Amino acid sequence: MLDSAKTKAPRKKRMDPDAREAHIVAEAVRFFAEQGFEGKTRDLAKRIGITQPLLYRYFPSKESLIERVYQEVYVRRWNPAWEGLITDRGIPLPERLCRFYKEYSHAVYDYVWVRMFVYSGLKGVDINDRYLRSIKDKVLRPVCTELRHAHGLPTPQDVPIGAQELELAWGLHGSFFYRAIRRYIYNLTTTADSDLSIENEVTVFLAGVEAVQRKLVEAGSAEARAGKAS
Amino acid sequence: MLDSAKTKAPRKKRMDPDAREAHIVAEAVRFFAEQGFEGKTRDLAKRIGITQPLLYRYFPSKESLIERVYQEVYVRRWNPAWEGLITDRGIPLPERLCRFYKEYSHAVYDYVWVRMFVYSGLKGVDINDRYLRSIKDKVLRPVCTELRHAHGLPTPQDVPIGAQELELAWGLHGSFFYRAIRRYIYNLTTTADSDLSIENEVTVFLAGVEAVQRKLVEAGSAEARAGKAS
DNA sequence: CTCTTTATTTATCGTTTGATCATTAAATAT
DNA sequence: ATATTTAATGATCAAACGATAAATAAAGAG
Repeated sequence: MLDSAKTKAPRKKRMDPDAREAHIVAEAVRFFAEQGFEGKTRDLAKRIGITQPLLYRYFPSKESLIERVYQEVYVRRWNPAWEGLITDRGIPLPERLCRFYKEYSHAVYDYVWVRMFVYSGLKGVDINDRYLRSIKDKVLRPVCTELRHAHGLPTPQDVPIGAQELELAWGLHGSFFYRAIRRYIYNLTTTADSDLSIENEVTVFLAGVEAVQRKLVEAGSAEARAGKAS
Repeated sequence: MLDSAKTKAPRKKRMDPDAREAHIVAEAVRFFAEQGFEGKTRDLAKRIGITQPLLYRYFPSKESLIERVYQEVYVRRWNPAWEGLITDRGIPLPERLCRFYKEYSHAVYDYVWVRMFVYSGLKGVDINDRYLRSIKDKVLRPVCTELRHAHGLPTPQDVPIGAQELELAWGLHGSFFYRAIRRYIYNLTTTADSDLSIENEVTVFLAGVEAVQRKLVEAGSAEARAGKAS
């Protein structure tokens, strides 16, 4: 035998602990996004190129590593400027919506982000609840409000935003996010130019939403009057 | 001690094998929809109210049970009549789309179906590929074709359906299916009246899609002519 | 009742998996 | 060089898991 058969074992390289930890986290993020949180620590270690017990020098348990992965993925994924963008009436509404969803797509059309979000949704982790609540409050409700303004309809203070009206905004959001699901969950090839798709979807939405919103708001308005009268 | 402490062990009841098997499958369907396919056979057995080895009398392996669960969920979930519905020009297009998505929602707005579909998407099972391909061929492309006809645009034979044009139909489909995801994956409370939401979404879509489709088809048409000329 | 059949359980095997501990060797200081 | 520190490994444990085999008891036949 050549002595390569004996020298085969790769000599261990010592890494700076901070760098090693960062390396572990970075690989763990991708690993759990692929395999789900049931992924085995041995497989993860093999992929990183270290032995499995070394993971436990840096993280006391698999659970704590997963916790860290969560933070890595979800912290700093929301740009507070977006909230101001949607309500900035100095910019035409179509452009506001296009710009928001294009910029938002840069943060969200991402293999790791989408898969982790869906995985944790299936497992019932509370992260999704909180995140979607803020989508509703910081995006969808403002969108409804801005549509009201653009269509000369009463403000939400006068006529509250109803479930069906909010559902319209969820519809736009769904056509946007479902593209990410097709790409990263179903592994389908989607449009190369997602910016153009967003433009088209926003255009279709804005061209068609006025009549339906007017109908819903007027129904809601009548309901409010009846409520006040009684 | 009361002898209930000793009689506690529930005396075993013999079931008709066919009934038992059906019972196992029925519970397994819900179990794996909740827990994912990594759910433990012992937990499943406890839930059914039998011992774990009994599962192996009815199914040679966990994998074969999962295979059976797949069939149970996906077989007979597609109504071939829907294909004819979308292309039936004797019915106004808005009604066709509304009726299709309402009837389709009866099959698809279902806890087990949605979660299994997403779980197997994440795991990369081929079922999703096949299913979505048939959605594309039997729903989305026909929808594009019918829109062409309604808008007086050339047929797909003359100007093929481009990626962005198909994406419009995916947009409608996404706003439809994303509601199911919110409900069963994210566990959010969605609209009680999904039929009305579908009507609204179809209305918005149809009112807004014409201009965008015309733009896309005319661009595609020019491209086709250039291709023929060269 | 007795005998046969077989649905169901109890006990257990072989692996896998998260986690622990003692050992080894690379980097740094003296 | 020598000693000290500690990153990294190898060996291994205990529990969990899929699966098997033998033991038990419910149902039907004669």
